[in-house]
Amino acid sequence: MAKRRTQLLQAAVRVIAQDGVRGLRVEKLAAEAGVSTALIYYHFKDRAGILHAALDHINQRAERYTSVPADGDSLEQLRQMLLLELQDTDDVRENSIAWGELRASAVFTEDLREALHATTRAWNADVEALLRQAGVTDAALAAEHLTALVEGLSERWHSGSITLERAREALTLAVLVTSRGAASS
Amino acid sequence: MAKRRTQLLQAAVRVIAQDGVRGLRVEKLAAEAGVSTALIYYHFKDRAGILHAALDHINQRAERYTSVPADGDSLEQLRQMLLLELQDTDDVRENSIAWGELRASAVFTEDLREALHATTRAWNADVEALLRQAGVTDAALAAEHLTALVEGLSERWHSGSITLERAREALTLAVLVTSRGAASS
DNA sequence: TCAGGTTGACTGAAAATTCAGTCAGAGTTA
DNA sequence: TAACTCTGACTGAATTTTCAGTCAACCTGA
Repeated sequence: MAKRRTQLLQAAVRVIAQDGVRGLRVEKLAAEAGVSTALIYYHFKDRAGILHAALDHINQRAERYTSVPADGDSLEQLRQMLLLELQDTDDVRENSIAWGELRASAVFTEDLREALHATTRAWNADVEALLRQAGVTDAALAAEHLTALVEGLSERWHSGSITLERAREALTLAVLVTSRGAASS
Repeated sequence: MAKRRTQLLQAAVRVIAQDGVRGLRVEKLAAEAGVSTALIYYHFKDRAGILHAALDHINQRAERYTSVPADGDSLEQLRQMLLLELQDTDDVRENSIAWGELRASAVFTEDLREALHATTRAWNADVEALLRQAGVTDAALAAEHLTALVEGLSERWHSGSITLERAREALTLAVLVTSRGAASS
């Protein structure tokens, strides 16, 4: 059984994925975790403290999805790795929405940025490595392109401006085209 | 002197760019516009009405700098059109942040989606037309790719994960590579 | 004088935060 | 080992704060 604090953070991520950062209500979080509101304040200083801890937690969780079995074709590996972010399972959707919220919150909250930036950089580095392995020139820029695209497509998916299938197609095409175009420069 | 309603909408965009859609407080909007809160309700039905009107206003403003003089090279035209979204001027920054907020809010708020979709669709269509003109096959998908990328890069810019210059480079490369790659399919 | 604009003061509801305790278990000591 | 006390985890019920939204009265120009 996870420590209570961890349970609360997990519940917080669930609530954030459902109502957003601004929509997080302490009472709802308490209900989600099956505890009293007062307990929340026993474990966290205040609502802002919950949010901060929860966003850190999201940031940490985000790193997990990145791993894909290495095989010969590094482009195919890259494609699969990125497509993992565009799946309609509870886990991925929850995480992806929460990540979008983290990104959006960082626009207004200075003190979230550093952690976010670190995670983003790590993700970029992973993608860059695969691109370089595939012989793409300017792999760093192409990596930034692809990861930013995943974020953009995810947000559109969650806001209903694009279907999941179409987002996946767009991403697939992007991987193809990015590597092909950049390799021939 | 602009009409009061317009002043209020401009103030709303400023506040949204500073605190986000979900952080918009009627009282703060009133202060920003230098009027009483009661006046807000004279001009708008309720908070949702303000938001809705502000969205329309943002959409209109966006169209102003979406248009670029047509010249022979449709790809160059496309590049310039998209780069207009990545500029560090008050107008563009405000608008871009507000747009990101609307996108993020629409994840949780059903009733913002329709207008958002319409604008997104129109934008996609513009980009698609230029791509088709440049001989790109599957222009629709490529358009979705590029516009989603602009949104992703913008959000990263505003959250400080990428510099404006780098975002512009990534976008330029993307336009180049997308057209080249897709045209040769 | 009257209609469109405007305001200060207010309300009610929703949320955050605090408070005064309960309870179970872990030491401690005689 | 029985009686004790101490503490961390936890709760129900206030209390306080924050907001959207209302209203009656006041301006001001036509």
